[in-house]
Amino acid sequence: MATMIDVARLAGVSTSTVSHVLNGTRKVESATRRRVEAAIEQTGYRQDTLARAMRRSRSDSIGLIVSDAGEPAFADMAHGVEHAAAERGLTLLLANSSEDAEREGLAIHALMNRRVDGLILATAATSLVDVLRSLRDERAPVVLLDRLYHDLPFDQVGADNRDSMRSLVKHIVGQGHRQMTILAGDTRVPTLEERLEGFLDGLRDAGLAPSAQHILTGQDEAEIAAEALPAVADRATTAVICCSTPLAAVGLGALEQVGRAVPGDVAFATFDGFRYPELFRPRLTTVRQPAFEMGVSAVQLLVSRLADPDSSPRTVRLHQTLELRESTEGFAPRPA
Amino acid sequence: MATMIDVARLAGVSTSTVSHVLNGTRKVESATRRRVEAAIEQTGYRQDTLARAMRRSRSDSIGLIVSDAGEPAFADMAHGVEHAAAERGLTLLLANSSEDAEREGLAIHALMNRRVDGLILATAATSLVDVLRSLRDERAPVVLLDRLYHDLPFDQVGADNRDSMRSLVKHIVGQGHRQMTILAGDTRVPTLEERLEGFLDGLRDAGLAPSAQHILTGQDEAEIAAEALPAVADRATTAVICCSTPLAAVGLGALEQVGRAVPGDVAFATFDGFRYPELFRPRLTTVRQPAFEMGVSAVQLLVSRLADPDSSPRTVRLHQTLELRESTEGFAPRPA
DNA sequence: CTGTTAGCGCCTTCAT
DNA sequence: ATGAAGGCGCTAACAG
Repeated sequence: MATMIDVARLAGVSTSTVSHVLNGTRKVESATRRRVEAAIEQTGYRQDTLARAMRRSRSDSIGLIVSDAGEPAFADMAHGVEHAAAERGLTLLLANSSEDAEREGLAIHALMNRRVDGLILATAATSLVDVLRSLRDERAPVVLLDRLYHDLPFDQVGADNRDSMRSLVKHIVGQGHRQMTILAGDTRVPTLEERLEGFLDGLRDAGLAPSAQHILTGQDEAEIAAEALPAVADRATTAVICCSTPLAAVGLGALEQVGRAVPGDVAFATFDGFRYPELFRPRLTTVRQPAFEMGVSAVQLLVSRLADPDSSPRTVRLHQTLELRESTEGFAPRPA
Repeated sequence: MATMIDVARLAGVSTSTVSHVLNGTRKVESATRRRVEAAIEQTGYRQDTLARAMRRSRSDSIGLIVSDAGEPAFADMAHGVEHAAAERGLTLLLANSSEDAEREGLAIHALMNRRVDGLILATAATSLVDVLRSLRDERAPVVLLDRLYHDLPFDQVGADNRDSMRSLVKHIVGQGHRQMTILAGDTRVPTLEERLEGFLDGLRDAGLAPSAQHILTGQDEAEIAAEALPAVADRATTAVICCSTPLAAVGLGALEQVGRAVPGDVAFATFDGFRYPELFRPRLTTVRQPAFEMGVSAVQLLVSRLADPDSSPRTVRLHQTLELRESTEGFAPRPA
């Protein structure tokens, strides 16, 4: 591997000139510049990012940690982050936490130790709060993505989960439904907790009692799947809401098993949705996160924090769109 | 940020002792070790991965580049790579090429410059051959994943695409089908080319003429979607095969549009499949890659090459399983 | 068993 | 407009 010294020698200049040519960081006569460029070409020299990062103690790279980059919503966020990062000449280091606090901690350290300039973090479900707190003390700025913690002093970007769910409930109630089953999932995940809150808001708006609804929470998906069977089999339930894509899979599976059709027997709505949603029959009413934009926004927050480390943390909530489709249409429950 | 010098000073030892305690790289008396460990604890010292990598000129990290980590097959491969890497104490840097040769080149350089010990690469569709060739000259070992180039001297791991497709065709022909439509896609992608070859093998086995089949190839998905309409509308076509998940979406969409039902009117089979396959009706016959294992295998190849840089390159083909489901069952085309 | 020392490749202040 | 030189934080000879 050629080094700057080789280039300098070949061009008959000092390494500092080479450096300045490389970085455009001070004026160098065009004749010498050309000699240097020729030498670079000839030696096949490439900057050593590591040495550069070490010397400057910044790396022009950022880290992104998500629980599962294969999940559609996260995949889109990752694309957004990549896009925005590339636009600014930042390289992206991506790590999966697999929804596991320990692996998340490892990933955080691995990236921090690699001197990323900043970190975008969609925390794992059980993210240890002290891990987050310890992050606060690091030099690298952190942006929380999707999973937001109000009480932590970070920049954050997420969706308006609570409001969206409230609108969704309004829509469903407007169709005449009075008893629903909601697969709310692991409410330690802030996103899911917000959605559940929105559901309760919606009930309140409509004057419905939470106790009359099947509200399924829990950390274990298998458990929820088990509880879902009697819940959706309950003939009083005329609508099913699922708060994430994996939960939608559980919900649809349960409906299938108990032999109730969507939307003939029950209405169905979900958050986030599937890849290739056009292939689903019936088409599913979905609250869709602006996932790509969330990723872009996270990079923006990160970059402005880099520029101004001491401004107070900002939280950005992006609007989700309620996409109404067949699965909640054309169904009128018998009046109770 | 505390440095080794701080730790050494506090423990009353030299930095080299600290280093050796940290890395277990030579014997140090347990009394001093304890002092050092206490000092580390007290200062909150953490190794600087960059400086370490620079000095050792290796980083205990590997890079993975895929075209789209959100695509189910790649997501699983990435998990496999992560898993196997973590097991060996390697950290993983992941980059997406978005199926774009230029971004792929950037990603390769970014990772190489970060001194990854090796690179696992699922090339972009249009991967520039000279980029690959230039890789050969680098110091870092490269393993090609999923998209294989026989004529390049790299370790490679992929699936037995050709044989699997051949078996699939045999199965379909065995059901009585004589005329098929195949969405083969961008045959510049080696994986897709292999699948098309396997299709032709299967035709040969069955004594069927390629000219009697609708074989749809091309780089532009929209174009294939357009061509698919008349092809699947052709009443002679009694079976549709799709060579990737995105193509399956196209194929199913086309069938929907022309109003032919699966498997009532036509049989349907795909490669790779969807997330949550249990939600599809009918259930789809699928050739499934052992994607996770492919990822694991790639890391194994990489690690053995690290250990023995001069052994000759190996190619590993993993067996795909043909998962037969309703979409190709219970259908008997009218004899021609 | 432990310390001293010379860089890894680069950027950047200080001279000139 | 260009050079010289120090040092980022760490490891690995080489000494003792």
